[in-house]
Amino acid sequence: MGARSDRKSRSREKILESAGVLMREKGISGASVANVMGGAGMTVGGFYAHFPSKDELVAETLRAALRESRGRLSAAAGEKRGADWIDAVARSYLSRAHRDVPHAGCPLPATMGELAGACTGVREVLAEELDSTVEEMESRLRDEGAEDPRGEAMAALATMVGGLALARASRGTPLSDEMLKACRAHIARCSRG
Amino acid sequence: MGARSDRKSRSREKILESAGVLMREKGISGASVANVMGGAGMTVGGFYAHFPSKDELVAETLRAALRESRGRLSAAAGEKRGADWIDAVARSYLSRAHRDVPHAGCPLPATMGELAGACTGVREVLAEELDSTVEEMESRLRDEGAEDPRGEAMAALATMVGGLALARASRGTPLSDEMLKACRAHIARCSRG
DNA sequence: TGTACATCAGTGAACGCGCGTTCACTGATGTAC
DNA sequence: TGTACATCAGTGAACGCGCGTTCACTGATGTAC
Repeated sequence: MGARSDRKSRSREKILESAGVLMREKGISGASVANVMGGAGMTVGGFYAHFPSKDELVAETLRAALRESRGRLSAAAGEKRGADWIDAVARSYLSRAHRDVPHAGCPLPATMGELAGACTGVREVLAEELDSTVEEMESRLRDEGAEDPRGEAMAALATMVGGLALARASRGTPLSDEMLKACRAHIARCSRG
Repeated sequence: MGARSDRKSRSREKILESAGVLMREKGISGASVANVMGGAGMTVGGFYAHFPSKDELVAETLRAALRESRGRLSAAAGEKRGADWIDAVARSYLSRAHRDVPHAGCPLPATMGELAGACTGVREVLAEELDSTVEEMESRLRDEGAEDPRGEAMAALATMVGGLALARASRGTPLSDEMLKACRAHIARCSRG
């Protein structure tokens, strides 16, 4: 440890950050090692001093991105709970900003399809982080006499992820805005009993 | 037109069928021209006698698959309408069978992420067919005094597509079955006012 | 009916390209004396 | 403090591979006389 390893760990951070941006924008296959390294201001060859394989990079990037995204569940909605909280989360997640600027948002809409066929390590990360996110949501929904807060947390997550992915796929047509709005309204309506 | 063009159009059908299977199983990039042709019992070179490009194949395959999937919305639920109908659709769409055997199901969960970055022709097909599907669902939900049948149709679609994609991505963990069940229950609950 | 030629669906090898990965090398930083 | 050597982060060219696409060719089917 010294200036040398400081520099190295800063490089590693930049690689992870670049991979995070590209994976959220273009999915796993869109985040090629060469593009990721280019985004971090370096050339391909240096990659393997930081990660043993692309799969490891994908796993670590996915973990970080899902944790950031989970962090935003609290940040966006402050101290709210129950229906107020899920309304605020849905408004933020299903916003035009999140649809149009994927690189700072949730990694799921862009990667979901590829994740079903990803390697074991990546799928384990997904399962773990998804589980934590569901638990976080569940605990925010629990104390309001909701019948099945865990189930409602999962359904809200599915609606948000599916709705945003469909809105992105149909961007440029009237359906896109309509999809965002309909999912927001649905979550608001259903969260009030 | 005789035996020659009969044979050719039969080949074309086989190519579309093979592409349909591969796209539903592995997405757009998983359905390479060589694999598609192999699945149709032919070799790569013959492809361009049937389609001008892979993009055209993807567009046509997506259109066919989305229409088949829309057809199943009626088939699975018979003459039901309103809440009964959407319950039956959700039970079928969010089933373990649909999760585990993608090749005969809806193309959206596997392709959604890639569609956001697909070429114009493909995205136009998606928008058109998605619109028709929403209209079909809307008309089944309309006559029961529902407040916003179109919005609820869109939200149900987002929940089903998102829920199935997440269930596939987490397959092999307890979360996967739980996700299917939670989304089914959510749709059933919300469709009853 | 039989022969000669035209058509064309499908083959298989090749193209240029981007992928993940490897490796000999460079040059700046750190250590020993 | 100064010099000689070791370490190591990052470079850039190369690898084998699969991709979408092209093309000269084959052999079976259809047409003309």
